[in-house]
Amino acid sequence: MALRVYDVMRREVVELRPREPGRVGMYVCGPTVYGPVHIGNARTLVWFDMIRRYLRYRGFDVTYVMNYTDVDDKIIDRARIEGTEPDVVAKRYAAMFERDMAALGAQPPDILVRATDHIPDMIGAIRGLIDAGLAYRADGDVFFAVERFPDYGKLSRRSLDEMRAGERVDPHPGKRHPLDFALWKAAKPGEPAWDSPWGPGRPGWHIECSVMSTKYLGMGFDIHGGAGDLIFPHHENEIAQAEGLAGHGPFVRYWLHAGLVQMAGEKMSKSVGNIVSAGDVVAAWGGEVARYWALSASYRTQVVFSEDALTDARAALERWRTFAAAAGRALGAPVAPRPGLVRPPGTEGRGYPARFVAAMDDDFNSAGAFATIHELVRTGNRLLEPAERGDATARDELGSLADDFAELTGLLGFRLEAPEASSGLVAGLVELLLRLREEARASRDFGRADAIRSGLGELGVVVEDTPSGPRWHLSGGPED
RNA sequence: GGCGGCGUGGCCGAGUGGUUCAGGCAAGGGCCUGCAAAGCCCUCUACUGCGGUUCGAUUCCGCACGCCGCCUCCA
Repeated sequence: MALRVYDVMRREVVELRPREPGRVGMYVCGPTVYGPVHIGNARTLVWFDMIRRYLRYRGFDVTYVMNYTDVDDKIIDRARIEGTEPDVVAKRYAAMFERDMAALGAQPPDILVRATDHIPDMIGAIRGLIDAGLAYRADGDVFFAVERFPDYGKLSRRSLDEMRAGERVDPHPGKRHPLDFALWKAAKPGEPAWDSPWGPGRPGWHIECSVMSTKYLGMGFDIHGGAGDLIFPHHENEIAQAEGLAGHGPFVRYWLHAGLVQMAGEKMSKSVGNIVSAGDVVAAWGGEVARYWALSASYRTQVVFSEDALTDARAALERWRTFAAAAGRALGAPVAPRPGLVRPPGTEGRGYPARFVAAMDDDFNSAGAFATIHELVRTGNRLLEPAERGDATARDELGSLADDFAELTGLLGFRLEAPEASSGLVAGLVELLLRLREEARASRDFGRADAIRSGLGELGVVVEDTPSGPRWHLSGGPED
């Protein structure tokens, strides 16, 4: 069974057939580093991290390129507000982004590219577009002439005429067509600027992605990703630039777009004032809960961000954690997610991993994949008791399930670590209290025993009584 | 107005032309437990509406209604 993806250009699910068998080049539009990334942005990038991991798991040699837009009007504005330089702003928020993404379990891209490191490449591309008659100068600006690129609109499926009908006010004075977009922007005084044949200035937003993606992956690379709101105009413009410059297509073989995050049924936007930063979510819920939330629905669906959704995610994740701990005890060896596995070809036929793969092969159907793990966990939980009792068959089956569990949860990028006691002192005090509680229980002083248990509970220590004595652990994540 | 997506049981969210079932959360009952917790078992008669195709549609087609996104910087 082949891996199938929904290609936005074709608007259908198609088999992924890379340009070069076994190798996948993917480029994903990263953040503009002018402020903390919000949870929607983070969800998209967590998802592409997941897609990259899954492609690796399926044996593809993946090269994952992501960019930072580190020169941009918003960065300049931000620097002005803070009374500092744009590059200081860009570096600070890039570092914050990397911290947030690490907390969310996203691995760094293989190649991280910054717009400011590629100005000469962009200037070269712009010059080429002018030479090809696809761009023109207007004072110190350079614009792409959309009317000169016949395929303009093919990704977003709209024609220039249609767009003209819905056109809004305020066309830029130098533009020949309202939808012409800037390749190069003349610098105003005090703005960061690079020398160019058209005078000092900076590149437009769209050109960086065309130039950097093809520089590192070549024309006609496999997967280009981003969130759905980039389809128009950003990705449309990337196509126009890259294919216009090359004189042929395709720029990209498969276009993948993530659904946008909604806040309580409405769009998350600055104007509505309902932006939630990824850092805040990580701080409040923990990165792993946020990752579960992000990945538990298909990347293409619009998801609603809410407390309830995060609460559900935390509960589900807790179930996995509990199983990992219990299976580890029953087997006498830790059960922990194992990242970085590659599933050899021909092993798709059996068991839970097979069902997992079948789901993920269908355009990364993570909901189906997660359901498979939940079913594995239930099966495993049923085996716990007989395995602990010494039933060899149950033990073997449980061991096999635990292996699968470790493989799949590792693939998903989870760690499932129980929170550790902050010190040996804490652990010692808890143990001491539990011994006192056992004495109380032995003398049937349940009032005292329950008081100790509930008191510990309020401090975040969960106590469970088992046939083999009490067991304790710290409660899940933040906000517990 | 143009383009696109979606409407599944209390909530979230997969999936399928027909005989058993997604999964999670929540709720109720049971087992276990001194009581809990965790876990397990059971229950909670789902597919927006109306037509059409079909032996049979939640699943295909049409229409209607509703919701959402993009069309301007936007992840």
